[in-house]
Amino acid sequence: MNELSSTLEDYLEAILLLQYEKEVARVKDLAKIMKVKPSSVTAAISRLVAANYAEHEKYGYIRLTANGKRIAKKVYSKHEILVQFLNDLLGIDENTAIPQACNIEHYIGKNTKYRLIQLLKFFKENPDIEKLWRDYLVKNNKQS
Amino acid sequence: MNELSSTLEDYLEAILLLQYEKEVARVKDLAKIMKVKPSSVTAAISRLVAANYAEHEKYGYIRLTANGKRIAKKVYSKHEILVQFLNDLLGIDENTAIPQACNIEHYIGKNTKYRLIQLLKFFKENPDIEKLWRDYLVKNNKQS
DNA sequence: ATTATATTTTAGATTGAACTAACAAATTTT
DNA sequence: AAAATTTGTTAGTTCAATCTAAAATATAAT
Repeated sequence: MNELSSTLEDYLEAILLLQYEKEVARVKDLAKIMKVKPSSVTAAISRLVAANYAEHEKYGYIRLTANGKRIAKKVYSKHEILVQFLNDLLGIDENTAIPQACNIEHYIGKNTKYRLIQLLKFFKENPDIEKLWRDYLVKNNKQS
Repeated sequence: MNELSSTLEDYLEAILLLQYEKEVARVKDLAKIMKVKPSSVTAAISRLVAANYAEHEKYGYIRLTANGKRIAKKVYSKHEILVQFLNDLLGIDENTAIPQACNIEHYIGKNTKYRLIQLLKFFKENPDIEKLWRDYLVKNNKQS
């Protein structure tokens, strides 16, 4: 049904976030978020439109289709749990964790995501264990 | 210094493994491992040679340079710890874990790798906790 | 309502990574 | 050693994803 490149998944995600903020996305905003030139956005969006993940009125707004939104949410939820995992559990600082999550999010399966959630919950529900882990991490900490 | 595409990193890794097995890699073997046509291998290798990661005698053997080997080992070590993490700790079956690791390995940082190792060690050194975690995982298991 | 500015699109170029088809070299078989 | 087979390379194509420069449209300012 799909097989969307990770680049296009990133665009979907960015549109989703813009849609949350301001109901609608524009080429300019996407260019900024994606760190590409506006002409690259136009090209990418037209691919999304062709595959029915987005709608685009010329010179105007960009919106996700239901299908696009569904995918965007999936990817974004992976993003979020990866950031939590890297940041909260492994203690990787956000500036490092976020870009890594942005890449990895395209490659973990549903089950992996689910089990990462379990792992986070496991520590949350066992604060004593979490403390042990945190101390363990600090004790052997070589920074990098 | 570098900035190697994840595709080229995959080639380096494949060459490394072949080199371990049989001292030397060939186009045919790489094509098989990478699941591409031989002509694609030739093209990829020539990029690696141009960037000084590999050596290639025409119609003959392919070897990594010291530099290539260094990178290949780095990537492969990430691969290994990711498989361990996914498989041993999250309980994702190997057939699922390996392809995911193959993708993710290109995107985790040194520090993330290090902390994943710590996490695995933490569980190994605390078998009681590991058991708790394993039970927790089983208890809430919905397969997928 | 003109003019100026900002935004978007189009056209054309480049690069990485794959493909097919045709050719060349190496190896194996007879 | 000649023929057949396997392996590797070259040439040319395709596609995604970027870019620059130029043209088109929208929006804002005077």
